[in-house]
Order: sequence, then C-alpha cells, then structure tokens
Amino acid sequence: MARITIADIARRAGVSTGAVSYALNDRPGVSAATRERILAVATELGWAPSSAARSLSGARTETVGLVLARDPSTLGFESFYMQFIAGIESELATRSYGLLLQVVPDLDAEMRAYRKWRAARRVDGVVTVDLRLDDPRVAWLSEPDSIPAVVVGDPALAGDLTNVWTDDARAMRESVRYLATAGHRQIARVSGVQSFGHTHIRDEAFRDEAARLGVQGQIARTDYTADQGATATRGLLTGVERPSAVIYDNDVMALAGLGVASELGVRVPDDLSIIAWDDSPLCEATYPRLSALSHDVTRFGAHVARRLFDRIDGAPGGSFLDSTPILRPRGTTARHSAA
Amino acid sequence: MARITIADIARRAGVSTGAVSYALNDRPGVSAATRERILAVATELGWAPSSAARSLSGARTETVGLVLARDPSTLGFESFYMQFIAGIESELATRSYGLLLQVVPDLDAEMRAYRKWRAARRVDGVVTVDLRLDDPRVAWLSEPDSIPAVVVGDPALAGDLTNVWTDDARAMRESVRYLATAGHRQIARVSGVQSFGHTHIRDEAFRDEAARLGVQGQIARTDYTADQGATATRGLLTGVERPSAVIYDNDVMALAGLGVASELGVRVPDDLSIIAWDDSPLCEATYPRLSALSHDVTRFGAHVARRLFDRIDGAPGGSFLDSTPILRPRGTTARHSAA
DNA sequence: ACCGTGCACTGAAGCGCTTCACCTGTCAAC
DNA sequence: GTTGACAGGTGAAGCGCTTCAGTGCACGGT
Repeated sequence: MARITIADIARRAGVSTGAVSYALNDRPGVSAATRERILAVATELGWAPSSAARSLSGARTETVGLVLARDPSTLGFESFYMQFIAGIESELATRSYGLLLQVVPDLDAEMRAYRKWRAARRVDGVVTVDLRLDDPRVAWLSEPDSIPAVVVGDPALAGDLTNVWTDDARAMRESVRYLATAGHRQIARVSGVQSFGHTHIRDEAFRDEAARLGVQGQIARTDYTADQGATATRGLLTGVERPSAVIYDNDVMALAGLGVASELGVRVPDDLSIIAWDDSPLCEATYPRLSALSHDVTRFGAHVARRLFDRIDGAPGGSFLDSTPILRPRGTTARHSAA
Repeated sequence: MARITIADIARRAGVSTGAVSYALNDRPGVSAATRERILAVATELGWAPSSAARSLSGARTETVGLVLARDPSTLGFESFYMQFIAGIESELATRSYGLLLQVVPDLDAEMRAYRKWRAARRVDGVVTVDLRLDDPRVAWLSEPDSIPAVVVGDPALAGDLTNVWTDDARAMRESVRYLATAGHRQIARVSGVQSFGHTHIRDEAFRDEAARLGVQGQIARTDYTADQGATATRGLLTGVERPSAVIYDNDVMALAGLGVASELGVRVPDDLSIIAWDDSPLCEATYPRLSALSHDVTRFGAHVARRLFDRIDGAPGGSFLDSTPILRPRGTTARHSAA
C-alpha cells in the first residue's frame, strides 16, 4: 500500500490540498462543514502526517531534545534522570511531541549535539540540565538564533534563559537547621561533582547556615558514585572531627553511607543521622528507612516541558520556581544526645 | 543568516546539486578530486544536512525509536533502562543516529506509537523491550511492511524477529544449584511482573531446577517495587516454610528484602542468603554487599543497537545470545548450616 | 443596479534533499 | 578509424506538506 497523502484526501473529498492542510491543522480557511468532511476522509483513509514533509515546509518538527552529558555507568543508577524524562514525556504526549535523547561523554559533545540539531532543524527546543558555573551552553543558547531552551537550575546559573528550579539553598538551610535543632553540633555534607552549579549552591548554603548556627560543618567531595560515597563516609567516621550527622547529595551515596556505618558498627540513627538528597523508593527500602529531601521529579519534568512549550510558542519566558525539596525524616535521623 | 543548502555548495564548487549529494554521501558518481573539493566547500560554508529533507526524499531518518511501557514512577528506579539506553546511545553515536524515546502507560499506547512512527516515517527502526507471552508487538512488527525491529528477549518470545537475549534460564538454574550446593533446602524466588515473558522463563527455570535438585522452591509475585519486595519478604520470613535463601528479580527488591531481614532480626547471610537479579552499584553499597546476578547492561544495549543497524542495513537478522548473567557472590550469600 | 467586503477555497511555489534518466568525453579493443 | 563501455557529471522530477497570492461568490449598503 502506498503512502496516503493529503493529495489523496483532497481528491476523495473533492477539495484542494490547501483546504485539506487548513482543515487538518485546525486553522481558518475552510468552513466547518468542509473541515468535518475532510477530517472524516482523513480518518477513513488512515492518514498520518509525514513529519519530514511538515518540518521541511517550515513547520514544527514536533520533537524536543535532551542531551545528558554523563558517564553511562553513572547514569544508570541516578534515578533522577529516568523520572525526569518520564515527566517530560508525560507532557510531550499531550501534544504528541517526541523526545530526542542523546547521551554524550562531556560538555563539548553536548554543544556539538545542539549545533547539529539546530543546523538540521531537528528539534523545536531543548532542555538543558546539570548547569555549571559560567556554563558555555547558557551562552550559546542565549544567542539570537539558537534553539529555544529551558534550563534546569538556579536563576543565578541560567543567565537570561528560561529556567525552572528547585530552591536547593533553602532546602539545605532547613536541613541544617533541623539537625542543629536536634542537637547536632558536627554536621557533614557529602557533596557531588563540584563543577555542577547546584553543588556549589548547596555548598554555600550548607557552610553559611552552619556558620550562622555556630555548628561545625565539613564537606567531602565525590563524583556521586556509591563508591566515593562510601569512601567519604569512612573518612568522616574515622576522622578526628567525627560528625553526628551527614547530608548526602544523592540517595545512592546515602545508602552507601548507611552501609559503611553498619560496617564500622556506628549505630544509625543513635550515633549517626543520615539525610539523602533526592527521595526515592530506595530510601524506603533500607532499614532503617532513609530520611530524605523529597521532591517530585516526575512532576518537575512535566513542569519543565510545559515551560519549553511556552518558549516554543513564543511566550516570553522567565524564571520559575518549581518547589523546595522538603525534608522527610524517617528512620535515619534522631536527636543527638550530648557527647 | 539563511540556511546553507547543497545548492549553495554546488554553486560555489561549480558543480550540480546531484554531484554534491553524491560527494556528501560518499557514493560513486564523482571523482575523488571533485569529492574532495565539494567536501572542502561544505566544511567551509558550515553546511549540515537537513534531516527533514533527507527523510522526505526517501532516505534514512537517522533515528531509532524506543518506547517504554511502564509507569513513570516505577521507571525511575529501575537502573536497567537508563544503562540500557546509554548503551544504545554509545552505538548510535558512531553513526550519528538519534534516539527517539517515548514513555507510555501501556502496551496499547506502545503499539500506537509504533504505528504513528511508521506512518510518519519517523524512525528507521525500533528496539522493543519487556516482551510478553504472545506479545502483540511481535505480531505487528513481523508484518511485511512494519518497522525494522530488534527485540530484547528470549528467542521463545521473539517469534521470527531478530532478538538479542541473555540466558536467564541458565543463570537461574546456576543460582539455584549454587544455593542447593551450599546446603539450602528451602529457596524462594521473589519475582517481578508476571506478564513479562522473562518472568515466566525465570519462574520455569527456578521451579524446574528446584524440583530436579529436590529442594523446596516457592515463588512470590510482585510488581518490581521496593514496597512489594518488602511485603513479599515479610510473608516469606514469617511463613511456615521459611526459606533460607531468596532470589529477587531486581536489585531494589533485594535491597528491600535486606531491610526487612534487619527489621525482623534475621541475620544475613547467616540465617538468610539473598541474591539480586541485575547487579548495580547499589549492590555494592549495602552492608553486607548484595550477591547478585551480574550482567553488563550498557554493553547489552550497544549490542542491541548493532543488531538493529544490521536490520536497517538489510542484513538477515536472527537470534543472538548476548551473555548469561553470572552470579557474583558477595556478602549476602553463605552456606546454610543444617537446621 | 453597483460596488465593496469578506469568506471559502484553489493552485502552485517552495522547503532541501535524493535519484534517475540522460549527456559528454576518454580510452581500450578490434 | 570506429565502436562500446564507462567514469564523471548534469538537471530536473519528485518526496508530502505549508502557505500565499488569487479567484469566485454571496451579501449588505447605498
């Protein structure tokens, strides 16, 4: 069977291809009756638009792009991305858009992907994640005729681009205050990749709030892997200034931290409180259950997609706070009984 | 700046557009010298192909599709998919193909996505995962002019389609034998979604091998979530025929099982051995570290992508065994001392 | 009766590429 | 010297859609 084109529909409905196009795209130029008839014929013939032809003639590609610049091996167990993608998809589905995904090793490759997409008119817009400080992507995407974009991250990092963010600084401050109020005087933070802007923001908030409250705050750096999370925890627990509470930058490291505590015979939560950033089913599966900074990532993704549609539609853009992660104390946080 | 087209290149290089097309696509019809010159001009002008125009004129779309029919909330923490996708991407990158991803709620929606993709000539091929018994997708994708496809799953499930698989039955048998050899006489399996074909295959292998070896084997059903993993484990550990070893169908449930054991004061591995299907950094982060059936998912994804390229290129296809998951005993498996 | 206006609709010109039928010049074979 | 084969190259016809300049017609106002 040959492809069904609007010409077929036009012939069958006794109108011109122009009329068919207007009818199918729901725009003025045909009467209601004709539109009805054309739609009926289209359905009858089982017509579906050729995305190639559509975008060739200047219309939308009905695709948005997402490129993830991370090592494949670390990507797998960051539940964030998959949930985020699922959220984006849920919104794209309402407009029957597709998501073009690319996983690349580094930022350079990410930029190359953008350039290629723009040149090939492959996507109507992109969403950009894992902002750095002075991110080259922000500069590039801000140029006059680059791709409509929405970036995920703090307004401080997003330049003039439309951004959607969670108030990590505030969540961090609240967590530190929570622990301080519960009597903790030595608090540590096991942070993620330092080049990420949000790591920086959380660092600042952590240090600042600890200083304000007069508690000791130390930071250990990692690359987000369970392995480094475990190593950092060992360092912390066997160090001189042993913390009574640790805030981890993701759930997997918190899990690893919990494991190291067991390994060393440090009781959780009696001797050590643990908080994970990014709540997930994982946090409810451990024993004791991990206290976590919770945040509906899927909804976040949907939000981002909506903002991107606004941009694509030519809406002005701006800065949008999605939410502030909230602390969900579970089994790994407790009052600290004075030393 | 207006778009640079092959006509611009043709003019500048003093040849016809046809010659340019041949040169750029590296096919016969132009001399080496001319090709060289055309390529140089193209680079100079910063030309990039319009994917729309390409696919309109019958060529490749340079895109492959993947649709995931799973609840967004459960998707997030199945590290399998993200790793798998990363693997696919790594292979696509070598041909500068893109991956069109869609997350849908159910199989019907997945079929609709395929139909739409075919009608719109949106992808050159698809990879299909989570095969069911008598999967409607297999039937549809086997039709003469549907999309080139590679399915992930056992040959028994794949019909005549090209499939890439891991020998789950064998891995399961080996695990059961391992436990039996270590003295276990009551073994349980906490399985995943029953409609998935591989669940069935693992079930069969488990039951069969247990029977062969004369050990008691029981199966608890779940939907892969940590929650149901925990519930199933509670049922098992408080039941009459309490197993001394449990094989979980994914890592998250194994983690939950470990949690429940702690909760109930059941010592792992002394009183209970635990094996997780799907190894992941998670398994190394717990204490004790989870014994797991290990399998390089990223490489698996790359393998699948290669086979899909073969299909797209018109190669015959067939059935390809990727590997057999191998048991990596860690801290959660031990000899069972007679009751 | 006449004009102007607006709506419904037509037809063709692109969009940027691939491809196919067709030319032209060269050179080996006889 | 003639033929044929062939590499190298041309130019235009699509691919399926959008869009824009028109055409025709009904209808209200004068």
